[in-house]
Amino acid sequence: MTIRESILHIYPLPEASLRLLMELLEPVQLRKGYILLQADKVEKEVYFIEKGIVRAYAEREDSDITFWFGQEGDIVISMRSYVDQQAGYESIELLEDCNLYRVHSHTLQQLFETDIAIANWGRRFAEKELIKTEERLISRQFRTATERYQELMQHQPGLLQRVSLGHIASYLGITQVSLSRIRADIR
Amino acid sequence: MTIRESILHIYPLPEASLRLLMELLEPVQLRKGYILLQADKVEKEVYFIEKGIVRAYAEREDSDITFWFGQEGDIVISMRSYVDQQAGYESIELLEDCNLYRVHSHTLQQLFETDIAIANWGRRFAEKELIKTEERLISRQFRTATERYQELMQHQPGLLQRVSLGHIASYLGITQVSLSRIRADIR
DNA sequence: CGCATTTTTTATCATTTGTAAAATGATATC
DNA sequence: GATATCATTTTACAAATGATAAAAAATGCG
Repeated sequence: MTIRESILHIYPLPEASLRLLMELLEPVQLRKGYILLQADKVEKEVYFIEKGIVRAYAEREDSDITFWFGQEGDIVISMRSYVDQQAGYESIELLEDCNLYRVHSHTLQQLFETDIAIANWGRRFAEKELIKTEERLISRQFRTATERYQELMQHQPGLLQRVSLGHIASYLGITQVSLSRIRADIR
Repeated sequence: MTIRESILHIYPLPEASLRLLMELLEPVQLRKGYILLQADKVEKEVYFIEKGIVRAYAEREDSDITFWFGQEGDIVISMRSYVDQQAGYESIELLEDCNLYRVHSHTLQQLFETDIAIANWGRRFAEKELIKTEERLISRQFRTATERYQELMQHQPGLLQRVSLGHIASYLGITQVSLSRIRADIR
């Protein structure tokens, strides 16, 4: 999926608006392990993923939990920085070498205020993420850990190949030991 | 908080846009127990809560889980209907007699396409809800049920007075029995 | 008030999940 | 090939939570 396609996949933009948005994007290549955004900082950049996979995680004392994976076509953002100019709760780590496109959050905000199609594109982006997050919250409660794992295998089989089971376990809301037990039981 | 204030609280609108939006709103009074929106239907209405409290819940076989409470100033919406014209996952039940304002989702969508301030208002609304939902997902994982309950008591003490503990327990992701134990331990 | 209904608490037992530590497996580097 | 490092699985035990049933308390209503 090209960047162009992934932008249009969120919300259809007229050619002029699309061009406005795409002109802002600067390509960046970064290596696996790089920390793209840091929690507790007001992050001013937004990234589009062309190639690679990243995780968003929140830290606490010794452990961290992964609550989002970003892949080709996804947008990486420090939500609280982007919305409220406040330090965010998430850090972003590259789990593979990545080809990204970067845009200053401020520049994007300016487009939102001047181009109505892009404002609606930004609206739709947030709405879609919201639906996905709510569904995960609900799934946590209705389904057992085993069911959630099987669901993930069905819907995102590629993820299992690209991401360590420790991160997957955290994403599913269980420990790695627990996930290992589940995998043994299913077998 | 008036409807006017709660709209502006989400995102500042110029007077003209605010008027456009408010003119669409029709007041409705409904009684406790009324089911405002139904899961598995494409719901065409959006509601603003002026007075009262509601819950969003998802059903499954015998049980249901509450994953959102709406109070004065909040907006009630079937997210998937609103975004994708698809049947939603949530039903909405009034937990008190409510004063609401209703607007057709379609009418609102038209405003989004013609008034850039309102489009950005809609964007900000979704973004704020997204942040709240992500934070809850993270909190589920980091904090024990006891901590989550104490957090809720601190941040939303009013909720405990207005909503049954069964719904609260479900919202916290535990059973009512479990919540009752927690309350006994804290005492 | 008195009865019926709903909500909340208490008790018991089964199950799930977490914690900690060790064992195994995989991969990279010298 | 030996060693170091990291990921995964396994084991044993402890703690948290769920399921169920029943009692107690609170609420609503004629």
